Amino acid sequence: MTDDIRQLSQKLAPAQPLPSRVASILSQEISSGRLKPGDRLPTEHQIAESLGISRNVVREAIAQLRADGLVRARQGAGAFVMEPEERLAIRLDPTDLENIEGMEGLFELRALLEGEAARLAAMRRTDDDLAEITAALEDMRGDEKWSEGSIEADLVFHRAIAKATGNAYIHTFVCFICDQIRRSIHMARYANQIKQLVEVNVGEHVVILDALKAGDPEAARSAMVHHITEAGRRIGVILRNEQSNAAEGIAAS
Amino acid sequence: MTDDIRQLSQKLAPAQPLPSRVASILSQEISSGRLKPGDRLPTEHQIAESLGISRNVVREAIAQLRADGLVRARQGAGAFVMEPEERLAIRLDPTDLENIEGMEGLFELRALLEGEAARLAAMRRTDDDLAEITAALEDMRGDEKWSEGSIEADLVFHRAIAKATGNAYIHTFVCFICDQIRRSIHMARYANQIKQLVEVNVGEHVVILDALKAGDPEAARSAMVHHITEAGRRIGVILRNEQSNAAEGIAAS
DNA sequence: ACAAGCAAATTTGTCCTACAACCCTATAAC
DNA sequence: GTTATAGGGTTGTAGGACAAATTTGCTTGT
Repeated sequence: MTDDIRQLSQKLAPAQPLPSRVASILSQEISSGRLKPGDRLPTEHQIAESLGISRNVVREAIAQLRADGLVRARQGAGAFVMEPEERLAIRLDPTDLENIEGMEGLFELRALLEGEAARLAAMRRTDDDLAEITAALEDMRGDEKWSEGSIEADLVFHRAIAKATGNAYIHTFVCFICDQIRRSIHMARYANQIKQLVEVNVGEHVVILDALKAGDPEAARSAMVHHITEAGRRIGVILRNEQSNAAEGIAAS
Repeated sequence: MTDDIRQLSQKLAPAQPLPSRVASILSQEISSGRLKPGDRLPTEHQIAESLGISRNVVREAIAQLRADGLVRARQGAGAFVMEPEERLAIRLDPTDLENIEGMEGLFELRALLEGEAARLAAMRRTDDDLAEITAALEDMRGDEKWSEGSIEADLVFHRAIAKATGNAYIHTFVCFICDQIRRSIHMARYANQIKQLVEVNVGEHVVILDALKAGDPEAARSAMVHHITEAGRRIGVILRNEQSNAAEGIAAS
Protein backbone atom coordinates (compact mmCIF):
# COMPACT_ATOMS: atom_id res chain seq x y z
CA MET A 1 0.00 0.00 0.00
CA THR A 2 2.60 2.45 1.03
CA ASP A 3 4.70 0.94 -1.72
CA ASP A 4 2.13 2.03 -4.23
CA ILE A 5 2.20 5.54 -2.89
CA ARG A 6 5.96 5.58 -2.98
CA GLN A 7 6.08 4.26 -6.53
CA LEU A 8 3.57 6.83 -7.59
CA SER A 9 5.34 9.68 -5.96
CA GLN A 10 8.60 8.57 -7.52
CA LYS A 11 7.01 8.32 -10.90
CA LEU A 12 5.12 11.54 -10.96
CA ALA A 13 7.27 13.74 -8.83
CA PRO A 14 9.49 15.96 -10.94
CA ALA A 15 10.84 16.77 -7.52
CA GLN A 16 13.90 14.62 -7.67
CA PRO A 17 16.48 16.57 -5.74
CA LEU A 18 17.71 19.52 -7.70
CA PRO A 19 21.44 18.81 -7.36
CA SER A 20 20.95 15.30 -8.71
CA ARG A 21 19.13 16.62 -11.73
CA VAL A 22 21.94 19.05 -12.42
CA ALA A 23 24.44 16.24 -12.01
CA SER A 24 22.47 14.21 -14.53
CA ILE A 25 22.53 17.08 -16.99
CA LEU A 26 26.25 17.50 -16.66
CA SER A 27 27.07 13.81 -16.80
CA GLN A 28 24.92 13.54 -19.88
CA GLU A 29 26.90 16.36 -21.45
CA ILE A 30 30.00 14.31 -20.78
CA SER A 31 28.80 10.89 -21.86
CA SER A 32 27.23 12.33 -24.98
CA GLY A 33 30.62 13.69 -25.99
CA ARG A 34 29.70 17.36 -25.93
CA LEU A 35 32.25 17.62 -23.16
CA LYS A 36 35.34 15.57 -23.93
CA PRO A 37 38.03 14.41 -21.50
CA GLY A 38 40.33 17.29 -20.74
CA ASP A 39 37.70 19.91 -21.43
CA ARG A 40 36.91 22.47 -18.80
CA LEU A 41 33.25 22.66 -17.98
CA PRO A 42 31.58 26.02 -17.45
CA THR A 43 32.26 27.88 -14.25
CA GLU A 44 29.96 27.27 -11.34
CA HIS A 45 28.72 30.79 -11.70
CA GLN A 46 27.82 30.29 -15.36
CA ILE A 47 26.06 27.00 -14.71
CA ALA A 48 24.13 28.47 -11.82
CA GLU A 49 23.05 31.47 -13.82
CA SER A 50 22.18 29.55 -16.96
CA LEU A 51 20.00 27.13 -15.02
CA GLY A 52 18.60 29.77 -12.73
CA ILE A 53 19.78 28.09 -9.56
CA SER A 54 22.13 28.86 -6.72
CA ARG A 55 25.82 28.12 -6.86
CA ASN A 56 25.33 25.91 -3.84
CA VAL A 57 23.25 23.52 -5.88
CA VAL A 58 25.81 23.49 -8.66
CA ARG A 59 28.53 22.70 -6.18
CA GLU A 60 26.59 19.74 -4.80
CA ALA A 61 26.05 18.46 -8.32
CA ILE A 62 29.74 18.75 -9.12
CA ALA A 63 30.55 17.06 -5.82
CA GLN A 64 28.63 14.03 -7.04
CA LEU A 65 30.51 13.97 -10.33
CA ARG A 66 33.79 14.40 -8.51
CA ALA A 67 32.98 11.48 -6.24
CA ASP A 68 32.66 9.27 -9.31
CA GLY A 69 35.93 10.50 -10.71
CA LEU A 70 34.08 11.94 -13.67
CA VAL A 71 35.52 15.41 -13.23
CA ARG A 72 38.38 16.86 -11.28
CA ALA A 73 38.16 20.37 -9.86
CA ARG A 74 41.25 22.44 -9.34
CA GLN A 75 40.96 25.51 -7.20
CA GLY A 76 41.55 28.61 -9.23
CA ALA A 77 41.58 26.77 -12.53
CA GLY A 78 38.23 25.10 -13.01
CA ALA A 79 36.62 21.69 -13.25
CA PHE A 80 37.90 19.33 -15.93
CA VAL A 81 36.51 16.17 -17.44
CA MET A 82 38.71 13.21 -16.63
CA GLU A 83 39.81 10.30 -18.79
CA PRO A 84 37.30 7.46 -18.78
CA GLU A 85 39.90 5.09 -17.38
CA GLU A 86 40.31 7.14 -14.25
CA ARG A 87 36.86 6.69 -12.89
CA LEU A 88 36.59 5.60 -9.30
CA ALA A 89 33.18 4.01 -9.34
CA ILE A 90 30.98 1.81 -11.43
CA ARG A 91 27.48 3.09 -11.91
CA LEU A 92 25.25 1.35 -14.39
CA ASP A 93 22.87 3.40 -16.41
CA PRO A 94 19.36 2.17 -15.58
CA THR A 95 18.19 2.96 -19.07
CA ASP A 96 20.62 0.39 -20.42
CA LEU A 97 18.70 -2.28 -18.57
CA GLU A 98 15.32 -1.42 -19.97
CA ASN A 99 15.88 -3.20 -23.24
CA ILE A 100 16.41 -6.91 -23.53
CA GLU A 101 19.95 -6.74 -24.88
CA GLY A 102 21.18 -4.96 -21.80
CA MET A 103 19.56 -7.54 -19.62
CA GLU A 104 21.15 -10.35 -21.56
CA GLY A 105 24.57 -8.88 -21.10
CA LEU A 106 24.04 -8.44 -17.40
CA PHE A 107 22.71 -11.96 -17.02
CA GLU A 108 25.71 -13.34 -18.82
CA LEU A 109 28.01 -11.49 -16.47
CA ARG A 110 25.98 -12.70 -13.55
CA ALA A 111 26.12 -16.33 -14.62
CA LEU A 112 29.83 -16.00 -15.10
CA LEU A 113 30.53 -14.39 -11.76
CA GLU A 114 28.13 -16.41 -9.67
CA GLY A 115 29.13 -19.64 -11.35
CA GLU A 116 32.73 -19.09 -10.33
CA ALA A 117 31.59 -17.90 -6.93
CA ALA A 118 29.72 -21.15 -6.41
CA ARG A 119 32.85 -23.06 -7.41
CA LEU A 120 34.96 -21.26 -4.83
CA ALA A 121 32.23 -21.52 -2.23
CA ALA A 122 32.13 -25.28 -2.66
CA MET A 123 35.80 -25.39 -1.76
CA ARG A 124 35.84 -22.93 1.08
CA ARG A 125 32.44 -22.73 2.71
CA THR A 126 32.41 -23.12 6.46
CA ASP A 127 29.62 -24.83 8.32
CA ASP A 128 28.30 -21.42 9.28
CA ASP A 129 28.10 -20.46 5.64
CA LEU A 130 26.24 -23.65 4.86
CA ALA A 131 23.78 -23.00 7.66
CA GLU A 132 23.12 -19.52 6.37
CA ILE A 133 22.55 -20.74 2.83
CA THR A 134 20.27 -23.51 4.02
CA ALA A 135 18.25 -21.09 6.09
CA ALA A 136 17.74 -18.86 3.08
CA LEU A 137 16.47 -21.80 1.08
CA GLU A 138 14.04 -22.68 3.86
CA ASP A 139 12.75 -19.14 3.85
CA MET A 140 12.13 -19.42 0.15
CA ARG A 141 9.99 -22.50 0.18
CA GLY A 142 8.41 -21.83 3.52
CA ASP A 143 5.99 -19.03 3.92
CA GLU A 144 3.17 -17.65 1.90
CA LYS A 145 4.90 -14.36 1.33
CA TRP A 146 5.47 -15.21 -2.29
CA SER A 147 5.44 -11.97 -4.08
CA GLU A 148 7.84 -10.11 -1.88
CA GLY A 149 9.44 -12.51 0.50
CA SER A 150 10.46 -15.22 -1.90
CA ILE A 151 12.30 -12.82 -4.13
CA GLU A 152 14.07 -11.45 -1.11
CA ALA A 153 14.96 -14.91 0.15
CA ASP A 154 16.22 -15.77 -3.30
CA LEU A 155 18.62 -12.88 -3.14
CA VAL A 156 19.72 -13.83 0.36
CA PHE A 157 20.56 -17.27 -0.96
CA HIS A 158 22.74 -15.92 -3.73
CA ARG A 159 24.40 -13.39 -1.49
CA ALA A 160 25.20 -16.02 1.10
CA ILE A 161 26.97 -18.11 -1.51
CA ALA A 162 29.01 -15.14 -2.65
CA LYS A 163 29.93 -14.45 0.96
CA ALA A 164 30.98 -18.07 1.43
CA THR A 165 33.79 -17.53 -1.07
CA GLY A 166 35.56 -15.62 1.66
CA ASN A 167 36.36 -12.92 -0.87
CA ALA A 168 34.82 -9.57 0.03
CA TYR A 169 35.21 -8.23 -3.50
CA ILE A 170 33.36 -11.12 -5.06
CA HIS A 171 30.65 -10.64 -2.47
CA THR A 172 30.40 -6.94 -3.26
CA PHE A 173 30.22 -7.42 -7.00
CA VAL A 174 27.70 -10.25 -6.88
CA CYS A 175 25.46 -8.26 -4.56
CA PHE A 176 25.66 -5.27 -6.82
CA ILE A 177 24.78 -7.13 -9.99
CA CYS A 178 21.94 -9.05 -8.39
CA ASP A 179 20.44 -5.84 -7.08
CA GLN A 180 20.65 -4.19 -10.46
CA ILE A 181 18.77 -7.11 -11.94
CA ARG A 182 16.21 -7.17 -9.19
CA ARG A 183 15.55 -3.47 -9.50
CA SER A 184 14.92 -3.82 -13.20
CA ILE A 185 12.78 -6.87 -12.74
CA HIS A 186 10.64 -5.26 -10.14
CA MET A 187 9.68 -2.65 -12.67
CA ALA A 188 8.72 -5.33 -15.15
CA ARG A 189 6.13 -8.03 -14.98
CA TYR A 190 8.04 -10.63 -13.10
CA ALA A 191 6.22 -11.06 -9.82
CA ASN A 192 3.13 -12.10 -11.74
CA GLN A 193 4.39 -15.38 -13.00
CA ILE A 194 6.76 -16.20 -10.23
CA LYS A 195 4.08 -17.92 -8.22
CA GLN A 196 3.80 -20.80 -10.63
CA LEU A 197 7.53 -21.14 -10.92
CA VAL A 198 8.60 -21.15 -7.32
CA GLU A 199 8.85 -24.92 -7.19
CA VAL A 200 11.15 -25.03 -10.20
CA ASN A 201 13.21 -22.22 -8.77
CA VAL A 202 13.55 -23.90 -5.40
CA GLY A 203 14.49 -27.14 -7.08
CA GLU A 204 17.39 -25.49 -8.85
CA HIS A 205 18.56 -24.00 -5.61
CA VAL A 206 18.51 -27.40 -3.96
CA VAL A 207 20.87 -28.73 -6.61
CA ILE A 208 23.28 -25.91 -5.88
CA LEU A 209 23.09 -26.44 -2.17
CA ASP A 210 23.75 -30.15 -2.54
CA ALA A 211 26.88 -29.45 -4.56
CA LEU A 212 28.07 -27.01 -1.90
CA LYS A 213 27.42 -29.55 0.82
CA ALA A 214 29.36 -32.18 -1.09
CA GLY A 215 32.17 -29.73 -1.70
CA ASP A 216 32.11 -30.39 -5.42
CA PRO A 217 33.36 -27.23 -7.15
CA GLU A 218 32.48 -28.09 -10.72
CA ALA A 219 29.03 -29.36 -9.88
CA ALA A 220 28.33 -26.20 -7.90
CA ARG A 221 29.47 -24.01 -10.73
CA SER A 222 27.47 -25.88 -13.33
CA ALA A 223 24.35 -25.87 -11.22
CA MET A 224 24.63 -22.15 -10.63
CA VAL A 225 25.18 -21.35 -14.27
CA HIS A 226 22.25 -23.54 -15.18
CA HIS A 227 20.05 -21.89 -12.59
CA ILE A 228 20.85 -18.37 -13.70
CA THR A 229 20.43 -19.28 -17.34
CA GLU A 230 17.01 -20.72 -16.60
CA ALA A 231 16.05 -17.81 -14.38
CA GLY A 232 16.94 -15.47 -17.19
CA ARG A 233 14.96 -17.49 -19.71
CA ARG A 234 11.90 -17.29 -17.48
CA ILE A 235 11.85 -13.55 -17.93
CA GLY A 236 12.74 -13.59 -21.59
CA VAL A 237 16.51 -13.38 -21.46
CA ILE A 238 18.34 -15.90 -23.60
CA LEU A 239 22.04 -16.29 -23.19
CA ARG A 240 24.15 -17.04 -26.18
CA ASN A 241 26.62 -19.73 -25.33
CA GLU A 242 25.79 -20.80 -21.85
CA GLN A 243 23.06 -23.19 -22.87
CA SER A 244 25.48 -25.91 -23.79
CA ASN A 245 27.38 -25.24 -20.64
CA ALA A 246 24.21 -25.41 -18.64
CA ALA A 247 23.27 -28.65 -20.36
CA GLU A 248 26.54 -30.12 -19.22
CA GLY A 249 25.71 -28.93 -15.78
CA ILE A 250 22.37 -30.63 -15.61
CA ALA A 251 23.81 -33.79 -17.06
CA ALA A 252 26.62 -33.84 -14.54
CA SER A 253 24.43 -33.36 -11.52
CA MET B 1 37.05 24.95 16.02
CA THR B 2 40.16 25.57 13.99
CA ASP B 3 41.85 22.95 16.14
CA ASP B 4 39.37 20.41 14.86
CA ILE B 5 40.16 21.36 11.32
CA ARG B 6 43.84 21.02 11.96
CA GLN B 7 43.31 17.64 13.59
CA LEU B 8 41.22 16.54 10.69
CA SER B 9 43.72 17.64 8.12
CA GLN B 10 46.49 15.92 10.00
CA LYS B 11 44.48 12.75 10.18
CA LEU B 12 43.89 12.38 6.48
CA ALA B 13 45.58 13.37 3.30
CA PRO B 14 46.07 17.12 3.33
CA ALA B 15 45.74 17.44 -0.41
CA GLN B 16 42.27 15.92 -0.72
CA PRO B 17 39.34 18.30 -0.76
CA LEU B 18 37.50 18.76 2.50
CA PRO B 19 34.07 17.46 1.45
CA SER B 20 35.60 14.21 0.19
CA ARG B 21 37.35 13.72 3.49
CA VAL B 22 34.10 14.22 5.35
CA ALA B 23 32.39 11.78 2.99
CA SER B 24 35.11 9.24 3.76
CA ILE B 25 34.56 9.68 7.46
CA LEU B 26 30.84 9.18 7.14
CA SER B 27 31.06 6.23 4.78
CA GLN B 28 33.54 4.65 7.14
CA GLU B 29 31.08 5.11 9.96
CA ILE B 30 28.59 3.23 7.87
CA SER B 31 30.78 0.43 6.60
CA SER B 32 32.25 -0.12 10.04
CA GLY B 33 28.77 -0.73 11.37
CA ARG B 34 28.65 2.19 13.76
CA LEU B 35 25.81 3.45 11.61
CA LYS B 36 23.50 0.64 10.63
CA PRO B 37 20.99 0.59 7.78
CA GLY B 38 17.89 2.48 8.78
CA ASP B 39 19.75 4.66 11.25
CA ARG B 40 19.50 8.37 10.93
CA LEU B 41 22.85 10.01 10.80
CA PRO B 42 23.50 13.20 12.76
CA THR B 43 21.98 16.40 11.48
CA GLU B 44 24.02 18.48 9.11
CA HIS B 45 24.31 21.07 11.83
CA GLN B 46 25.70 18.57 14.33
CA ILE B 47 28.20 17.14 11.87
CA ALA B 48 29.31 20.59 10.85
CA GLU B 49 29.78 21.71 14.41
CA SER B 50 31.50 18.54 15.61
CA LEU B 51 34.01 18.69 12.79
CA GLY B 52 34.38 22.44 12.92
CA ILE B 53 33.31 22.97 9.34
CA SER B 54 30.49 24.68 7.54
CA ARG B 55 27.17 23.06 6.79
CA ASN B 56 27.91 23.64 3.15
CA VAL B 57 30.81 21.23 3.25
CA VAL B 58 28.71 18.67 5.05
CA ARG B 59 26.04 18.98 2.40
CA GLU B 60 28.56 18.32 -0.37
CA ALA B 61 29.83 15.28 1.49
CA ILE B 62 26.31 13.93 1.92
CA ALA B 63 25.63 14.66 -1.74
CA GLN B 64 28.44 12.26 -2.61
CA LEU B 65 27.01 9.56 -0.36
CA ARG B 66 23.56 10.13 -1.79
CA ALA B 67 24.85 9.74 -5.31
CA ASP B 68 26.11 6.28 -4.37
CA GLY B 69 22.83 5.33 -2.79
CA LEU B 70 24.57 4.96 0.54
CA VAL B 71 22.17 7.32 2.30
CA ARG B 72 18.81 8.79 1.44
CA ALA B 73 17.89 12.24 2.65
CA ARG B 74 14.29 13.18 3.27
CA GLN B 75 13.52 16.82 3.61
CA GLY B 76 12.42 17.67 7.09
CA ALA B 77 13.17 14.21 8.46
CA GLY B 78 16.88 13.62 8.09
CA ALA B 79 19.38 11.46 6.23
CA PHE B 80 19.10 7.71 6.65
CA VAL B 81 21.50 4.89 5.94
CA MET B 82 20.13 2.67 3.21
CA GLU B 83 20.16 -1.08 3.02
CA PRO B 84 23.43 -2.33 1.58
CA GLU B 85 21.48 -3.97 -1.22
CA GLU B 86 20.20 -0.67 -2.49
CA ARG B 87 23.55 0.68 -3.52
CA LEU B 88 23.64 2.32 -6.91
CA ALA B 89 27.37 2.24 -7.39
CA ILE B 90 30.44 0.24 -6.56
CA ARG B 91 33.28 2.18 -5.10
CA LEU B 92 36.27 0.40 -3.68
CA ASP B 93 37.92 1.89 -0.68
CA PRO B 94 41.54 2.59 -1.66
CA THR B 95 42.70 1.87 1.87
CA ASP B 96 41.46 -1.70 1.48
CA LEU B 97 43.99 -2.18 -1.28
CA GLU B 98 46.96 -1.00 0.69
CA ASN B 99 47.39 -4.25 2.54
CA ILE B 100 48.23 -7.49 0.84
CA GLU B 101 45.02 -9.31 1.75
CA GLY B 102 42.93 -6.78 -0.12
CA MET B 103 45.15 -7.13 -3.14
CA GLU B 104 44.85 -10.90 -3.04
CA GLY B 105 41.09 -10.69 -3.03
CA LEU B 106 41.05 -8.31 -5.93
CA PHE B 107 43.52 -10.40 -7.91
CA GLU B 108 41.39 -13.46 -7.36
CA LEU B 109 38.35 -11.64 -8.67
CA ARG B 110 40.36 -10.38 -11.58
CA ALA B 111 41.64 -13.83 -12.52
CA LEU B 112 38.12 -15.14 -12.31
CA LEU B 113 36.57 -12.42 -14.43
CA GLU B 114 39.29 -12.09 -17.00
CA GLY B 115 39.68 -15.84 -17.29
CA GLU B 116 36.05 -16.17 -18.25
CA ALA B 117 36.33 -13.12 -20.45
CA ALA B 118 39.16 -14.74 -22.35
CA ARG B 119 37.05 -17.87 -22.76
CA LEU B 120 34.19 -15.89 -24.27
CA ALA B 121 36.54 -13.82 -26.37
CA ALA B 122 38.01 -16.96 -27.90
CA MET B 123 34.54 -17.89 -29.10
CA ARG B 124 33.34 -14.53 -30.28
CA ARG B 125 36.27 -12.36 -31.24
CA THR B 126 36.04 -10.76 -34.63
CA ASP B 127 39.04 -10.15 -36.84
CA ASP B 128 38.95 -6.53 -35.82
CA ASP B 129 39.19 -7.52 -32.18
CA LEU B 130 42.12 -9.76 -32.95
CA ALA B 131 43.89 -6.96 -34.78
CA GLU B 132 43.41 -4.64 -31.84
CA ILE B 133 44.72 -7.19 -29.37
CA THR B 134 47.71 -7.94 -31.56
CA ALA B 135 48.51 -4.26 -31.91
CA ALA B 136 48.50 -3.86 -28.14
CA LEU B 137 50.93 -6.73 -27.81
CA GLU B 138 53.21 -5.16 -30.39
CA ASP B 139 53.17 -1.92 -28.43
CA MET B 140 54.21 -3.79 -25.34
CA ARG B 141 57.29 -5.45 -26.75
CA GLY B 142 58.21 -2.71 -29.10
CA ASP B 143 59.38 0.58 -27.79
CA GLU B 144 61.75 1.65 -25.10
CA LYS B 145 59.03 3.35 -23.12
CA TRP B 146 59.14 0.64 -20.52
CA SER B 147 58.28 2.30 -17.30
CA GLU B 148 55.14 4.04 -18.43
CA GLY B 149 54.23 2.78 -21.86
CA SER B 150 54.48 -0.92 -21.28
CA ILE B 151 52.14 -0.82 -18.33
CA GLU B 152 49.71 1.16 -20.39
CA ALA B 153 49.98 -1.23 -23.33
CA ASP B 154 49.47 -4.11 -20.95
CA LEU B 155 46.19 -2.60 -19.86
CA VAL B 156 45.16 -1.98 -23.44
CA PHE B 157 45.74 -5.65 -24.15
CA HIS B 158 43.51 -6.77 -21.31
CA ARG B 159 40.84 -4.23 -22.12
CA ALA B 160 40.78 -5.28 -25.74
CA ILE B 161 40.14 -8.87 -24.75
CA ALA B 162 37.31 -7.85 -22.47
CA LYS B 163 35.85 -5.83 -25.29
CA ALA B 164 36.10 -8.80 -27.63
CA THR B 165 33.56 -10.64 -25.52
CA GLY B 166 30.96 -8.39 -27.05
CA ASN B 167 29.53 -7.82 -23.59
CA ALA B 168 29.67 -4.19 -22.51
CA TYR B 169 29.22 -5.06 -18.86
CA ILE B 170 32.12 -7.46 -18.80
CA HIS B 171 34.18 -4.79 -20.51
CA THR B 172 33.18 -2.19 -17.94
CA PHE B 173 33.91 -4.39 -14.96
CA VAL B 174 37.23 -5.65 -16.25
CA CYS B 175 38.37 -2.11 -17.02
CA PHE B 176 37.34 -0.98 -13.58
CA ILE B 177 39.16 -3.73 -11.73
CA CYS B 178 42.30 -3.36 -13.82
CA ASP B 179 42.40 0.35 -13.13
CA GLN B 180 42.02 -0.19 -9.42
CA ILE B 181 44.93 -2.57 -9.45
CA ARG B 182 47.05 -0.29 -11.59
CA ARG B 183 46.40 2.67 -9.36
CA SER B 184 47.49 0.72 -6.30
CA ILE B 185 50.51 -0.73 -8.05
CA HIS B 186 51.69 2.63 -9.25
CA MET B 187 51.88 3.73 -5.66
CA ALA B 188 53.97 0.70 -4.79
CA ARG B 189 57.32 -0.47 -6.02
CA TYR B 190 56.24 -2.22 -9.16
CA ALA B 191 57.71 -0.24 -12.00
CA ASN B 192 61.17 -0.90 -10.61
CA GLN B 193 61.32 -4.56 -11.33
CA ILE B 194 59.10 -4.62 -14.35
CA LYS B 195 62.00 -4.00 -16.67
CA GLN B 196 63.52 -7.39 -16.02
CA LEU B 197 60.21 -9.13 -16.29
CA VAL B 198 58.85 -7.71 -19.48
CA GLU B 199 59.97 -10.70 -21.52
CA VAL B 200 58.17 -13.10 -19.23
CA ASN B 201 55.10 -10.91 -19.24
CA VAL B 202 55.07 -10.64 -23.01
CA GLY B 203 55.50 -14.37 -23.29
CA GLU B 204 52.40 -14.99 -21.23
CA HIS B 205 50.46 -12.61 -23.38
CA VAL B 206 51.55 -14.43 -26.50
CA VAL B 207 50.10 -17.66 -25.14
CA ILE B 208 46.78 -15.92 -24.57
CA LEU B 209 46.76 -14.39 -28.01
CA ASP B 210 47.50 -17.74 -29.63
CA ALA B 211 44.55 -19.31 -27.86
CA LEU B 212 42.31 -16.48 -29.02
CA LYS B 213 43.53 -16.88 -32.58
CA ALA B 214 42.88 -20.60 -32.44
CA GLY B 215 39.44 -19.98 -30.95
CA ASP B 216 40.12 -22.37 -28.10
CA PRO B 217 38.02 -21.18 -25.14
CA GLU B 218 39.49 -23.36 -22.43
CA ALA B 219 43.08 -22.69 -23.44
CA ALA B 220 42.40 -18.95 -23.47
CA ARG B 221 40.86 -19.07 -20.06
CA SER B 222 43.63 -21.15 -18.58
CA ALA B 223 46.31 -18.97 -20.07
CA MET B 224 44.68 -15.84 -18.72
CA VAL B 225 44.27 -17.26 -15.24
CA HIS B 226 47.85 -18.38 -15.30
CA HIS B 227 49.04 -14.99 -16.47
CA ILE B 228 47.17 -13.06 -13.81
CA THR B 229 48.25 -15.47 -11.11
CA GLU B 230 51.86 -15.02 -12.13
CA ALA B 231 51.48 -11.26 -12.47
CA GLY B 232 50.13 -11.19 -8.96
CA ARG B 233 52.95 -13.33 -7.64
CA ARG B 234 55.47 -10.95 -9.14
CA ILE B 235 54.26 -8.23 -6.83
CA GLY B 236 53.82 -10.45 -3.84
CA VAL B 237 50.21 -11.56 -4.20
CA ILE B 238 49.63 -15.27 -3.84
CA LEU B 239 46.25 -16.68 -4.76
CA ARG B 240 44.88 -19.53 -2.77
CA ASN B 241 43.47 -22.10 -5.11
CA GLU B 242 44.24 -20.91 -8.56
CA GLN B 243 47.72 -22.34 -8.61
CA SER B 244 46.51 -25.80 -9.42
CA ASN B 245 44.20 -24.35 -11.97
CA ALA B 246 47.04 -22.39 -13.48
CA ALA B 247 49.18 -25.51 -13.54
CA GLU B 248 46.49 -27.22 -15.57
CA GLY B 249 46.49 -24.25 -17.83
CA ILE B 250 50.18 -24.28 -18.50
CA ALA B 251 50.14 -28.02 -18.98
CA ALA B 252 47.34 -27.80 -21.49
CA SER B 253 48.93 -25.12 -23.59
C1' DA C 1 63.90 43.69 -27.35
C1' DC C 2 63.59 40.20 -24.00
C1' DA C 3 62.96 38.16 -19.72
C1' DA C 4 61.58 37.87 -15.11
C1' DG C 5 58.54 39.04 -11.86
C1' DC C 6 54.57 41.18 -10.12
C1' DA C 7 49.64 42.36 -10.00
C1' DA C 8 44.94 41.83 -11.27
C1' DA C 9 41.19 39.03 -12.77
C1' DT C 10 39.17 34.59 -12.65
C1' DT C 11 37.72 30.43 -10.40
C1' DT C 12 37.09 27.11 -6.93
C1' DG C 13 36.85 26.39 -1.66
C1' DT C 14 34.74 27.58 2.58
C1' DC C 15 31.85 30.13 5.66
C1' DC C 16 27.73 32.60 7.01
C1' DT C 17 22.86 33.90 7.21
C1' DA C 18 18.27 33.55 5.90
C1' DC C 19 14.19 31.52 4.57
C1' DA C 20 11.09 27.90 2.36
C1' DA C 21 9.37 23.16 2.45
C1' DC C 22 8.64 19.46 5.01
C1' DC C 23 8.41 16.04 8.92
C1' DC C 24 7.44 14.80 13.47
C1' DT C 25 5.47 15.42 17.90
C1' DA C 26 3.13 17.43 21.52
C1' DT C 27 -0.41 20.16 22.87
C1' DA C 28 -5.00 21.90 22.70
C1' DA C 29 -9.73 21.83 21.36
C1' DC C 30 -13.87 19.37 20.66
C1' DG D 1 -10.72 9.65 22.69
C1' DT D 2 -10.00 11.75 18.41
C1' DT D 3 -8.83 15.30 15.51
C1' DA D 4 -6.70 19.83 14.49
C1' DT D 5 -3.31 22.73 15.08
C1' DA D 6 0.86 24.86 16.46
C1' DG D 7 5.66 24.51 17.29
C1' DG D 8 10.38 23.02 16.91
C1' DG D 9 13.54 20.63 14.28
C1' DT D 10 15.69 19.26 9.69
C1' DT D 11 16.71 19.34 5.02
C1' DG D 12 16.54 22.19 0.55
C1' DT D 13 17.72 26.41 -1.77
C1' DA D 14 19.27 31.13 -2.22
C1' DG D 15 22.63 34.71 -1.99
C1' DG D 16 26.61 37.14 -0.37
C1' DA D 17 31.29 37.41 1.37
C1' DC D 18 35.97 36.29 1.65
C1' DA D 19 40.14 33.02 1.29
C1' DA D 20 43.17 30.30 -1.67
C1' DA D 21 44.96 29.18 -5.89
C1' DT D 22 45.67 29.58 -10.74
C1' DT D 23 46.01 31.94 -15.01
C1' DT D 24 46.95 35.86 -17.70
C1' DG D 25 48.69 39.99 -19.00
C1' DC D 26 51.24 43.87 -17.97
C1' DT D 27 54.93 46.23 -16.05
C1' DT D 28 59.53 46.87 -15.09
C1' DG D 29 64.33 46.16 -15.09
C1' DT D 30 68.26 44.89 -17.70
